[in-house]
Amino acid sequence: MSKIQDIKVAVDAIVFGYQNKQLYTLLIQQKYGVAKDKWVLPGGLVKNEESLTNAVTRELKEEAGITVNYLEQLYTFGDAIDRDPRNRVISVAYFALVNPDKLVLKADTDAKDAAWFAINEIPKLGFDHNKIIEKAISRLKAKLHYQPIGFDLLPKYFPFSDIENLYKTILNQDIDRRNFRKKMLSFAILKETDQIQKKTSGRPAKLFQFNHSKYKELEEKGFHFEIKFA
Amino acid sequence: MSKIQDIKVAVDAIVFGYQNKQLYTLLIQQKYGVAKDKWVLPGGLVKNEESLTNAVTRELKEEAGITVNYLEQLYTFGDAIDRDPRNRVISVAYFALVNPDKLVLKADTDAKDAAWFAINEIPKLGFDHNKIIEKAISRLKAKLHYQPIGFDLLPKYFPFSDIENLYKTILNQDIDRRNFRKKMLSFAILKETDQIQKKTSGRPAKLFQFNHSKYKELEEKGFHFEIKFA
DNA sequence: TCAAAAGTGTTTCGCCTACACCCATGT
DNA sequence: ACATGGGTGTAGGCGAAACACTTTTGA
Repeated sequence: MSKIQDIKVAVDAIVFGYQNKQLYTLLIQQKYGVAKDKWVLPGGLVKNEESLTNAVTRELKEEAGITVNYLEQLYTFGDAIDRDPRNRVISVAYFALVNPDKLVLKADTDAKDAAWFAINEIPKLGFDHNKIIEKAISRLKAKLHYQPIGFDLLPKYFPFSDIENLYKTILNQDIDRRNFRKKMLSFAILKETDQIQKKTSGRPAKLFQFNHSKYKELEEKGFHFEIKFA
Repeated sequence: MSKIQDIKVAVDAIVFGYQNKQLYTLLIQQKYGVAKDKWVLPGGLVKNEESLTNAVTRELKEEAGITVNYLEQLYTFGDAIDRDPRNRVISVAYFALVNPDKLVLKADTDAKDAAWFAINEIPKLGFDHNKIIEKAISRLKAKLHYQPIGFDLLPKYFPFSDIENLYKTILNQDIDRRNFRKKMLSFAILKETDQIQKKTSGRPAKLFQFNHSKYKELEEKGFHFEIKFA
């Protein structure tokens, strides 16, 4: 005789941020429960009358006071029956990006329980969350090649070197500066502004802006963004 | 005061089969419930102590007596709260492939409630299942380009023209025969057998076999399957 | 001998790659 | 004047694209 279904549905979010040649992800310190004092991904149970997407955005708001720039479903974790030692819980994981002005390192914020961790300094997390982050990172790396998603990690106006460094950092490989710039600009999805960023040293840089509507337009015409390296 | 969570978790499977230059998908005729007499994807509620993957394979066995060749998670549908008019149900959809000997058209089988539908003759299904199939088809099309997944839709031994026609059919575009063959064989993931298939007309063809272990091996060395067309 | 599908090479073209020097600014 | 990062062009190689005739069999 099979018992009535008793499975909980949760959502979790992997939020990436980029700043100063570093990739970060947002973690929350558990205050109660089995994983007390452990760091975990932001997330929680879905409410009865709430869509999955709404559940994620709500949790991000509640737990970290943050609104994201890009959100997509990553994967649903539900094969390990004992992911959560209390109940059977399946978790629908989401993948999100924010730009740097939302990324405020812990020292600078009031939130005692939310913090940004550099991607190579992530501690051992509660549940199977380290595995989820692994998957999110591969997704991010893969997507950089075939979707202009890197711009969602940058501020509205940015010097060209920012996007170049972002690719270098996240993919962890060298890139030929000239070829990269040539290729990226050839897509015509960046708008050159007449603004200039003065740095503390070196030649000032023109600022660029990602042209969303142009990208949408090209996409409808069958254009596929794709960028590769030697 | 929020009520305790009451959301059901289901799995659904989109199973593709290929035969005679046609792509098929497996559907089930509902016998009870709100979608009575409507065709739907095979699937059902997950049991308490059962992994998601096991739930899918179990349902496929029970409802269609079939074992698949390839299975991967597709997407979790849970944004439309009223997908199912009775309860809040979220469905984890899986994407599966079978080879032609598992594909037995309805006329030839006893199963009165399971049938293969040609992909362009799919009726209006229950729930949001037409949308799920849409997503599965785009996934299939995309994957053909960067994963040697087409072979899971073919029998163990096949003439080269089979894989060529499969690509033509599913992607719905013309392919240069010579270039396609050259490219595909250059990967060295096909083993030429000494068998020959006699057709009713035309020159007999050598049979090939997909070399799984060779592919695995190459993959580990950093090889990426990729095939594109003009 | 005809119909039907299998099998096979070469040339052209465009894109990716490799590569190094000058420019504009602050100190 | 020097240090720092920004900005730029070209030649060569390689893989993708275009393209049509011959072969083997059954009828």
